[in-house]
Amino acid sequence: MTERSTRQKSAVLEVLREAERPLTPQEIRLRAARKARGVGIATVYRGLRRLVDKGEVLPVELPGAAPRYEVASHGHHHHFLCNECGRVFEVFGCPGGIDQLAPRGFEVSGHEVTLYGRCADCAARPAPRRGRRLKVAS
Amino acid sequence: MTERSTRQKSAVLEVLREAERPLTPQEIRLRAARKARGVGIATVYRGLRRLVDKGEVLPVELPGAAPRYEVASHGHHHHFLCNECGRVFEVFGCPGGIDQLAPRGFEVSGHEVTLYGRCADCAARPAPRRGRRLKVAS
DNA sequence: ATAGATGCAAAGAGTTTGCATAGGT
DNA sequence: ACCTATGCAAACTCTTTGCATCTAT
Repeated sequence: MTERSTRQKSAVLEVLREAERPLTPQEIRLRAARKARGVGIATVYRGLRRLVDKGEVLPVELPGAAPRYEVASHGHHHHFLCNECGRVFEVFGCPGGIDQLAPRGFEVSGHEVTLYGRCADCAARPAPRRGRRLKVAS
Repeated sequence: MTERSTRQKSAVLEVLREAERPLTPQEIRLRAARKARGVGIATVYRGLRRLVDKGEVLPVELPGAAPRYEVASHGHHHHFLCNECGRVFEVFGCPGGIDQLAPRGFEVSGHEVTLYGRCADCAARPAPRRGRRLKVAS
């Protein structure tokens, strides 16, 4: 009846609290496994769903990228996807007037903005070595 | 050696040219099957990839939704995803200054804006009947 | 001791690929 | 006739689910 506290569940939330950027389920499993031995991927997904339902965690769904998760205490913000290393970063600030772009008669309830490019780390590396390229932005 | 013209490939492009909104691969297959009998889903995916490579078609990748495809002649625009009927619409216009939101040191190469809410059709229906709800916007 | 949580493996959904065959050129 | 494109089914990836077992309460 009541929700139980387990080391796996605690580990998942702890990982997200300590994360410096939104993480994928696999990344979460890897980091959680270091805290509590044997955290299965199914448990990560179940834990994430419960945390999202409780509003403690938000899914970060980006165009053309696997969903990531972050704790829900960062206020309204958007995301930057690095085409070179695939990491996602938070972007604070939000251009005004976005919701007014909808055609007349449409009711806007929210919006998502995603920037693409190279993160500071990758941009600092002069020659982006030729190789497999990540998904390219529109 | 040369690319051949087949009725399936023509049907896929024709469907997208006539589409009033971005379509999913399954929607494309359904519509193409009416034009040329027996268009397999694999052929749709292969045709789409070639069209995207040639730049004739653009993938429309939305947060938390399956990718859709549209012909690449509509200029820079964004999209609106109806939470009620699940259809995607084009939104013209683009708020300025979006690219300036990135943290210093980040190189922005593109951006994507997605609006969520109810489309004009669904908003016109007064009582959104209670039932399964589509993915909710952030 | 009871009943919720976990882990594994199987099941699904969406997309890609291998291979024999159909069909442009 | 040659060789690309197709269709089917198998393979893959990501996520969810069934079930026996573990474990917090």
